[in-house]
Amino acid sequence: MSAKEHMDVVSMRYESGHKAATRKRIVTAASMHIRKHGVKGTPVADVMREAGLTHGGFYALFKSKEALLRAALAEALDLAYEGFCRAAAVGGFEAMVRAYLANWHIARPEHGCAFAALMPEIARSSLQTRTMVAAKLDGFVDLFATYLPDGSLRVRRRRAKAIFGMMMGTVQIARAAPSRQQANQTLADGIEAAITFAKAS
Amino acid sequence: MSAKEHMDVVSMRYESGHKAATRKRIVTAASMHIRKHGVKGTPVADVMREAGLTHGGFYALFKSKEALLRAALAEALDLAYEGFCRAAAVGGFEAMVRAYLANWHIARPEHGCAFAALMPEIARSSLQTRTMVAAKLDGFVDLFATYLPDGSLRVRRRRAKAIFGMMMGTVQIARAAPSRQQANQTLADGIEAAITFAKAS
DNA sequence: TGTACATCAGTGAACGCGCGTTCACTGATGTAC
DNA sequence: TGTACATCAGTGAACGCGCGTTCACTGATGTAC
Repeated sequence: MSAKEHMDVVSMRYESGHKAATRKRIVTAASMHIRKHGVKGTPVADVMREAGLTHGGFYALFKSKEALLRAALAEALDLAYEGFCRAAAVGGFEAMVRAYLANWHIARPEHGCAFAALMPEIARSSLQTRTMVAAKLDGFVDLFATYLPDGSLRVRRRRAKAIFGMMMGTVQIARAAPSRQQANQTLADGIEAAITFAKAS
Repeated sequence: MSAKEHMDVVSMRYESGHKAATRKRIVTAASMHIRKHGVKGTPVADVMREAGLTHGGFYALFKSKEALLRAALAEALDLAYEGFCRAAAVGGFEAMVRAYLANWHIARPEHGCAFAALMPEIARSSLQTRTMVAAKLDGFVDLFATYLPDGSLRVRRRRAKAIFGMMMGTVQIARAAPSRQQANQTLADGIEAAITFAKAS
């Protein structure tokens, strides 16, 4: 046992993994905050308060605000992907569409898709961030493509990307609607269009 | 002639409309800045500098930054609508699609569609702003619906909204792509999908 | 067992800077006579 | 014509606050003996 390992084990004053757990709590708070208020609308102090801490401790856990935001974006995208997988497992393509173009998704962006909440801000961010995001988006598209009828995988992926773009855009439009009723109509039209488009071509 | 009108005419030291022209220059600079950097990424001082002025004079022309941003958003949306109309006049539906899902649109957001650049931020803004935006969006959708084949106006408007949502989403996705090549592929797929979807259903 | 000491996650005050907003001033353009 | 004065678009310094980041400190938890 090296001197360092000895220290790690013997003089650990908190359960192992405590620091990692705190870090994760902060990342989760940030991932919700950016989806609700945007990346530019997310101060470190707000996130720390929502994680039950004060802002002073932040830099003991993260190199910078940037680092937190990258981790938060990645977590948000992973959660959205898992949600899609669950919906797909239960009811296939149509269930994914209905889960995405749903009222709760409009009303609670902090629990929703980070693409729908943040894509224009992502487009303005660093190549590093955009590369990470592109990989996650490919995951979404591949999942979608699995459920499209006929055509090569290549062709299905292209159609899947367009349909996902429509769903994302439709969620944004519904969120911007000045009334609940108009938002719901927009969602309903989007569901119908997505299902039609999936069969077409 | 009232005393006020007398003043207006006699003691005017600058050509009439000078103030309105300066105001418009600022609004135009702001409309480009918000599309390029986002509403939250737009400081008053930057806009004034880009309009060839210093920031001190701002509040002689605008009640608040908010007021400028609303005017800038409205101008940006009007310009985008005019662009659509021009494309439609020249080449109908397909020309609109190709003009929107074009490389210049990805590369120069400051001259592009404010919906594609700002929809998530719009969704987070006041009811007043969202009501104004909804009216402009209806204009877009009506124009689109004109060019869709068969179906009642009502049905065509619904499809038009979904297709516009797809185009907007696709522009955002293309802008976020980590390489020019991937962006172009996304655009090409979007064009094909939009044209296919317009014929379908 | 009890007392002194070590560790370290988290605290809260402080620093510096950006930015929205205000305001006293300038200087270019005109009028008064 | 020239000289004094008025107007007002635009200037630039300043104020106050929010926010990213730093840092000396606290206090809870453990060890040493």
